[in-house]
Amino acid sequence: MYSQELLKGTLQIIVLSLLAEKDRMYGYEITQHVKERTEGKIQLTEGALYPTLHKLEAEGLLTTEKVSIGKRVRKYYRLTENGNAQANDRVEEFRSFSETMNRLLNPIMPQMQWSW
Amino acid sequence: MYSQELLKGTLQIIVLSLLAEKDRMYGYEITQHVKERTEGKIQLTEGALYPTLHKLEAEGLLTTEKVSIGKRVRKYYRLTENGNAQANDRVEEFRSFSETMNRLLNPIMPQMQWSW
DNA sequence: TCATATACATAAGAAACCTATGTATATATT
DNA sequence: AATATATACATAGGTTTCTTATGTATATGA
Repeated sequence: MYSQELLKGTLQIIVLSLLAEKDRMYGYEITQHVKERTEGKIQLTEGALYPTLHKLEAEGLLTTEKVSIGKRVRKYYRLTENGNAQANDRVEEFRSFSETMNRLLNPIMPQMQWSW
Repeated sequence: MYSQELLKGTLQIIVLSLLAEKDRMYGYEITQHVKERTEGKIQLTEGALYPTLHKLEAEGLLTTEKVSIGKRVRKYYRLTENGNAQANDRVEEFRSFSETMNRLLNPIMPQMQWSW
């Protein structure tokens, strides 16, 4: 697990990015997905995730649809058009930021590169 | 300039990393250094930097020495032994974190690699 | 039956930041 | 000589974003 400070500011990006990839997801699914894909290195807390989802919805980046699973109601989130645009922008910003940081943190080292 | 949220949690790392590289630095020097080396993409605010320096000193990661420049007093910061160890750990942690994030944000893309 | 997993939500508090403000000296420009 | 800008420190008030704790409820596995 990474120190919590590093996570700050990345939660919205993670949500937007996952939804850009997978048509629709619900909150709990997002936490599990992130946990699995990062081998437990990043674990979202519900206390942080749900308010974030509500906020992104309020900002018009996400829409919701409720689906009944037995007696339980699951709340699916989906990107709006605006949300999709934001997803791309934010992911790109994070990439640029992490490159800049890595250069700053050790200029002696070779630069990070994408091996396309 | 990157959105402020991204910067959160990276300020301490930046300070520790720069001091691991350059024997001693003073606050204002750090702001200028970061600005130049990131081409203005990261600009530390004094309201964030000075309290952070004080905190790191209080935690025993930094020591200070005051140097008179004319009538002005400049406050130089230097890593303690503990501070040096922390610097390495935190920089490594950030590298690992940014790699994990970049993988998470787009698993279709090739992995980021260091070209040693 | 009892623990764990699934699934949502909110409230209280902490941490880290930004903006604004204050003080003071040094240098460059007009 | 006056004024603006750069250098150099510092703190207070407010905001954002997170963690921890708590609450509710259904489903499943041992």
